[in-house]
Amino acid sequence: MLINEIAKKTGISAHTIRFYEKSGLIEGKRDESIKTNNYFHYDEETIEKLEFISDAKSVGFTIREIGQVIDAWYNNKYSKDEKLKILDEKLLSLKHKLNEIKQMKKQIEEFKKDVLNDMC
Amino acid sequence: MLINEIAKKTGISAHTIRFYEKSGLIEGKRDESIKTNNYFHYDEETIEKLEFISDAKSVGFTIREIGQVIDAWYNNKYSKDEKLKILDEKLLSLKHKLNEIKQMKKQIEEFKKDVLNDMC
DNA sequence: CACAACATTAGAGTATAGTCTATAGTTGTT
DNA sequence: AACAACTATAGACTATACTCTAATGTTGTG
Repeated sequence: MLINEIAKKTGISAHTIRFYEKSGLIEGKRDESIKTNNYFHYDEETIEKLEFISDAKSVGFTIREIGQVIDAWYNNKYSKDEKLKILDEKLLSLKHKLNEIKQMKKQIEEFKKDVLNDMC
Repeated sequence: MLINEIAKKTGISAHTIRFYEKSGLIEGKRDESIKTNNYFHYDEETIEKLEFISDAKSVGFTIREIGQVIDAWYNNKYSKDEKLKILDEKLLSLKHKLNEIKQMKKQIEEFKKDVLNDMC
């Protein structure tokens, strides 16, 4: 699959996909048998990764953090223990985010009450 | 309270406080009776606002969004209906964030299972 | 009254995460 | 062969949210 095809399938622009590749989040492969060009080819796993990147960005993870999680899951850059450590860190940070959001919900609900009661 | 005092109390640097002031999130008042300087004075409400800004940034709200909420709560820039609309929008976006985070937690827990079972 | 510590403004610089442009080469269709 | 459509790379540009610097003026303490 060439870049425009994966771009269409994921809804992420080719430019951004190249940016993610430069950032080390994904990796296209070159077909050694083709010598006339050096086009990158992407597989199904890259689609999974790109979908994960979109989701992870939504929850506020940075490119660096997303890279860590991808490396912890798809690569052999880390030992088993290191992988688990990274994933546990991310789970903890998600728990914190969850609490912060619940708190913020409460606070905005309070604001709403005040508006309804003409208190501000 | 002058800028360095409120900076200490909130843990937000004077530079950043000035940036928030320029961005329209907070507003210091000048003491008209003092003509030798034009120092800004900040009150307790500004501390509240700055604490809200910190919390709101943590949950991923932008400066613009935070400004809307502050205006919806402290100011009379908007009508009652407009205020409620803004606050409801933010509540909805918080609900979305909550769901996204729960989904991400599940996914990372799956990743963890795979690592534990040497599936990757 | 010297002088450190504080205040203001304008504007420059940084980090993150894209987004776009220019240049040059490749592929597929007519 | 012509040519539109695709690909790669380097590097410029943008937006957001700070963060810092420089210049200049003010306040408070020994």
